Amino acid sequence: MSERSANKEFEIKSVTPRAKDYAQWYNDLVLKSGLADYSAVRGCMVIKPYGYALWENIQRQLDQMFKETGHQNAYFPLFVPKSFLEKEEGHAEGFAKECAVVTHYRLKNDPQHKGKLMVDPEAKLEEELVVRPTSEAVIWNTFKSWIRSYRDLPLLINQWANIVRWEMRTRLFLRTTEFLWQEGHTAHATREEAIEEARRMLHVYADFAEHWLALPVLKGVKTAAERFAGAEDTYCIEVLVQDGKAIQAGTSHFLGQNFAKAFDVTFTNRNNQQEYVWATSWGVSTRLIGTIIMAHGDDHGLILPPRVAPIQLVIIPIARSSQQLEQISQVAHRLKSELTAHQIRVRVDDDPQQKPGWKFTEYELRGVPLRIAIGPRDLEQNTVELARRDTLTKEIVPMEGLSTRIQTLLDDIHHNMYRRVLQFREAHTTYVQSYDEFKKVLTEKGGFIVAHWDGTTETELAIKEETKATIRCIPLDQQPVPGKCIYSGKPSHLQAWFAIAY
RNA sequence: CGGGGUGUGGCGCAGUUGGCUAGCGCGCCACGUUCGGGACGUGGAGGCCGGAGGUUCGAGUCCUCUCACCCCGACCA
Repeated sequence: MSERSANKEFEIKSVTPRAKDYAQWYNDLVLKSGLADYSAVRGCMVIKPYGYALWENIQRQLDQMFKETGHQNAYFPLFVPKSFLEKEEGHAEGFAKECAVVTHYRLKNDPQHKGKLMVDPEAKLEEELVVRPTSEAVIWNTFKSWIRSYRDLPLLINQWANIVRWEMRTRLFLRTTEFLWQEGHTAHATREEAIEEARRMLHVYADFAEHWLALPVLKGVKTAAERFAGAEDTYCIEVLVQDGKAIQAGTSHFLGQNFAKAFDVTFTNRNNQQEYVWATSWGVSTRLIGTIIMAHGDDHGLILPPRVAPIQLVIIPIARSSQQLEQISQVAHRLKSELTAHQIRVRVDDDPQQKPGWKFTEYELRGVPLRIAIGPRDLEQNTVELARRDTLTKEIVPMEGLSTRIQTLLDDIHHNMYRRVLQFREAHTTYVQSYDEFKKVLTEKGGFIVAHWDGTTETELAIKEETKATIRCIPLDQQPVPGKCIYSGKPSHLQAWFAIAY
């Protein structure tokens, strides 16, 4: 290879390898695959059509699952009066530091600088409005007027919305100042029913992650230190990604009666007595996209889970002449209609401007699960070249029966991706008996570290302080095992799952 | 908020101790040849060098101030 083409190769295939710089690899994938871009506003991103199509697929399926579990969509205001946010103490304290605040409602021409605008000091709001960092406050203020009797319960509401949290440090999809999410808010007559709801939705998230995103998740409950501000219990799904860090991909909270009390939401029970209602809230966000990228991607680019991939199959014609291209394109489009009829999302890329090789690399970068190439040889033999993104393998297959083969293959890819992430997690989950071992595994291997913990926040924070690792959760299905806390040596029956977290 | 970077056509960069008309690669436009793993030729278009002020005969380059973004850490989904 000449020096020139070697340089060219370096420039074009410029996804930074994971081993070299994982953070840069992640950014390269987001930007170069066309999922999203930085915006003119610090910490805020532009979700590009390809990324938004992915989000829409996630949204569509989750929305269906929420409806199947009896929830209805509604929409609440972006602005939260400051006094509402103050009502639940823990909640207020937890979110205070990261709120954007609206203080004025008007601009005017700046008399000092022609053509410039300034905040009109006469248009100051009586009460500041907080841009929602989450909607418990507005929603519970509303629920107060919706709930009178036990007959109004359970109240099962979801909203799809954007929210703003003024984080110090942001990362595309993983932590942006503004992000898109869904937040479920429910009210129940009994404690048991609310807990059941919080757990049910956690399982909905876990099922969704596994069956649609090919992500094995760890389901568990958060410790007091990691709990949502205002919750009695926070459940979570955690995913271990390729750099050995854990990422919280979804949460579900049992809120007890905290919000009912703060907003005075009571109902008349069957015995004609007034009671406070019991609450839950639960959410997943565009962070799921970041999780998909980090869990599945490789040094060639994204690998999108087939069931949510905006394009499941790309067809690339290969032709020597424009007549031939036309001929092959016809075959490609005919194949596309056939596959589309089977609910497969197909794109034919017959753009004559780009050569096939360019397209191959491009769709690999964009993580399209399957690729078909059709060339003159295929035309003669009635075959296609079928390549899969997850394994980077390809084979020549007959045109006959392609739709069945592809449906099967998309399922195979899904399962293979799931298995890979699960195997990675299993290979990076270490049970330790001592704090020395804990520290050694953390620095040398990473991943989940399972260890006995005495259940105190002091121990948890001390470990965090010394190692940066936090307790991601106590798994829900864990059997109590007697042991000793690795840090304090006190008796412990709990094994906590630790990791460095995103 | 601390530490480190970077700002020069759409993208990635070069531009020396100040000096002529600011370059290169990719991309873009036109035409032609190509097409089974990021093709090539020819001809084009595209820049108040992040901003303001200063030094100078002369500033992308030197000085002062400023703004923005990125990365690393502290806070967090």
